[in-house]
Amino acid sequence: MENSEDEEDENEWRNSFVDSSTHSPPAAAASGPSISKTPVPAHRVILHFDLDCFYAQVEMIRNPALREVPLGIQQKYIIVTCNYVARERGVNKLMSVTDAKEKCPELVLVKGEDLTHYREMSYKMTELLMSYCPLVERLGFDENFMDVTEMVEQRLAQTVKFEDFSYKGHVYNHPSADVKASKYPRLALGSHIAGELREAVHSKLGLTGCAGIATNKLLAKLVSGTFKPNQQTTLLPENISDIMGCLGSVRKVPGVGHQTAKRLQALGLVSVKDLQLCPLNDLVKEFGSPTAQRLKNLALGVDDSPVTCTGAPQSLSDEDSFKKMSSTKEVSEKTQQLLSSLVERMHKDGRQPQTFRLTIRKYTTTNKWFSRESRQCPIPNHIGQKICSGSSDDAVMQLLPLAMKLFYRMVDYSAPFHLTLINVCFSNLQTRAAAVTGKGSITSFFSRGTSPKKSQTVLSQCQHHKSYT
DNA sequence: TGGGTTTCT
DNA sequence: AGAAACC
Repeated sequence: MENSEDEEDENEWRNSFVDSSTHSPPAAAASGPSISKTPVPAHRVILHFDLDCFYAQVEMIRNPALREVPLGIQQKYIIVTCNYVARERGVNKLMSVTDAKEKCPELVLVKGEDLTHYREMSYKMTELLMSYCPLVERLGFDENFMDVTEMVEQRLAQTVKFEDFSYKGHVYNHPSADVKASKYPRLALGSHIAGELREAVHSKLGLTGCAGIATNKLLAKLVSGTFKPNQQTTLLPENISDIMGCLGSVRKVPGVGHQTAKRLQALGLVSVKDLQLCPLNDLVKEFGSPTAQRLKNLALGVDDSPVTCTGAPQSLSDEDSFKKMSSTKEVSEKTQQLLSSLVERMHKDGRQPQTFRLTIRKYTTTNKWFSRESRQCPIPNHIGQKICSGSSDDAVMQLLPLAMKLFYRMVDYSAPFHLTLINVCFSNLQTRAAAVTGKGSITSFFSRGTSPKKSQTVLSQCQHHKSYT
């Protein structure tokens, strides 16, 4: 179809290697000694997946009748997410329940404070992606990054017809018709991989979502939301400045949060353009050299941070918030309740926690919904073992006094107090000795709960698959 | 304004 | 241990 572009394809293909000498296709470029380095792609192919209104999707799978009604997922007094039927009627994420009901009186609410089902589906998603390519990094429960550079290179090496390249889905800032496909064969292949993965996620898990395909994590994430429900978008290098410019406020840049945005504003920097044009030295004075450089790079769409395999979680926690808690009895009961579910989860995980942490939020008129305080302590081995071996009630009864001691280190219980949140957390999770080298097998955190298999599954070591530098 | 989770300081 | 970031 596009024979005239063949030459360009090959040039691009060859130029994308630092050293192409190991590759057989058309006469390798001159490289003196036959060093057999692994080819280092000039640029990576990074995917970002973002599930559509994730909690609502999970609830609609659990109860298909909810698909046809406006659905909101409620945590305490807010709608944390809602389905698209609800969105058409003006309901939005993080809207208060009263506002949402006002906008849409027929809104059906499902409580979403218990994250169990969401967490399970979330890990199924990650594991499914990992079964195609192990380099997957989670961001929250509903987003995943994936480095598919290696997959792309393999496909590219097998590709003979360069004229076959096309993009799957949208291409950022390229109106449907002018798909000048194969200038970037890697990104084109990445878009097809993204399409296949989205299809797999849909057919195997019943979930829909968006994908972004780009040359780094920042850009993949930014581009993935371009076309919103259930679509995908590829960003070509020549459109990087477009997408960064469109952002406007620095706050929209992933990595620039509330506090950083305020500090930038104090320097007179509000838009991404402002930040791009700001002399590096000005930023260094405010943030120090590493952060300054990072901020400037982000504004330019430059991000060399690797996709790091997330593996099994580094901590497990359970929390609850409330209007007021002011007696030690209530604290003890709530803590016990939280511990029960946490210990249960920890047991299913199979690893043994070495550290316990209690976090509280005190009510204060200033600083109302910020500032948490925490204290932590080591978990005596015999308690840790009870958690693992399944003596859950025992474990809880022994952890409770530990928790209360931590509580007393933060709260003067002889004076009145007013808490609005309690959180219990296990960290420093220790894999039990048995080094199961289940070759390449993607092991489920959850299958363990239902099968009597007591061996530890090691998902933490994806470091075999070294990323490119 | 929830219930998580990770990383940096 | 807290701040800040992400969802």
